[in-house]
Amino acid sequence: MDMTDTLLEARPRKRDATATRARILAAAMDRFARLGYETASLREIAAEAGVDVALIGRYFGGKEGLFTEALKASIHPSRLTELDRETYVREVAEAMANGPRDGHADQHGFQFLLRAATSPATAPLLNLAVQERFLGPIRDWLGGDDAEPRARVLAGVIIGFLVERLIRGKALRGRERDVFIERATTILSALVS
Amino acid sequence: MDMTDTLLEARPRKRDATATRARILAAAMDRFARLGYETASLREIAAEAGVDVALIGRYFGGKEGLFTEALKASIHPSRLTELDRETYVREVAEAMANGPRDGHADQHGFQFLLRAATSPATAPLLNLAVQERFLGPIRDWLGGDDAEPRARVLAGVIIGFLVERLIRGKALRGRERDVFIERATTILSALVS
DNA sequence: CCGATAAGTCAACAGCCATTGACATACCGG
DNA sequence: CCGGTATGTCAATGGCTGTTGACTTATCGG
Repeated sequence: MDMTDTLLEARPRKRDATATRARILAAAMDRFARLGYETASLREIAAEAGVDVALIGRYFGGKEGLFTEALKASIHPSRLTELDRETYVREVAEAMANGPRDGHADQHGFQFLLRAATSPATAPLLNLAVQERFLGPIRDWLGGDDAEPRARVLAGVIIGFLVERLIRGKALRGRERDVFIERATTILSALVS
Repeated sequence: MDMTDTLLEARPRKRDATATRARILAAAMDRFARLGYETASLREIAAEAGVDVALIGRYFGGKEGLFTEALKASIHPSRLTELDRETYVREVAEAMANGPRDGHADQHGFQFLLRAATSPATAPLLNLAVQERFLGPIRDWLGGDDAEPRARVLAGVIIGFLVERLIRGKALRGRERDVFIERATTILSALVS
């Protein structure tokens, strides 16, 4: 991304607090989402950001502070709920047919959420964020009677597909992909109506 | 469980390889399911088993060996697939409406699976076990054309319901329960036909 | 009953981790 | 241009981790 890094490694970057803070946060969002809270190390994150470890302590207080901030930044109120239901369903179904590594930033947020949910150190931090930025929007988006339990079921199924994809590891192809998408779409359509 | 431990802590246990091996495995299944691969430490597991850490190395080769064995022991082939489809669907739907503590040992095994899936160190180990003991049986049980992708979707949905129940924490009641079961039944019926 | 061997114990190792405090230096307002 | 302060650097610390090897001791067959 930044030519300064790759080409002129030697020359130090210009000093800019907000910029390096952003660098750190970006690196953290990436590593935390892919590796989980415990496996991602501050040293790696700092290295990826091209920054000294100590600065993380300065700007975010510590690992937990960095994580909570990265969490909030990752689960922005879902862009998806701006879509109409049909395209939403289709997008999700296709995303789930892909491999865990490819895809848009949405997946990124979902993975982050999932990883956070299954780590004992971060689970306590999560409940609030999920309610506010995930379950809430879905519920409002669904609307109508019984929005609450319906949102729960939908959220659960989405997470289920997410886990399935995580286990599967690779993208689906050809006929398998088609059948998967078709059936998943059917399910999701039923859930949002 | 074993009175010898609590009452007569001082007196060493009688030497019995297979018994201590089992103790270690049981403790490992518990800690790994609750804490995940990285957070659970061999020292804690050994302590819970009332055993020296070094024995884990002797009996299981190392942490990874212990984990794979605990994984296999946790995911037993699903009993559910012995049922005909109609009762299967109803049973699953009702089980998912209950709280996470009400059910059988399913939950424990599932937590194990979820934790394993979301840890990068163990995800590779998981694919095989899941194929063998979860996806495989479901696929065979479904049969017919496109059994593979259909099994994947079904597995995704089931996992999703499990996650939802896990997050929800408590059993559903009254109208919410009815709505949930009705919708879940519809979805599952569509998936198995 | 004795001794070989399995079972359990202990301590040390090297590696990684997050965190912290003291230090150096670039920057920018006066 | 100068000096104070925000920014970045460095090194050390203490703690925890999984693993290993040498050690002791119980057990049980001959």
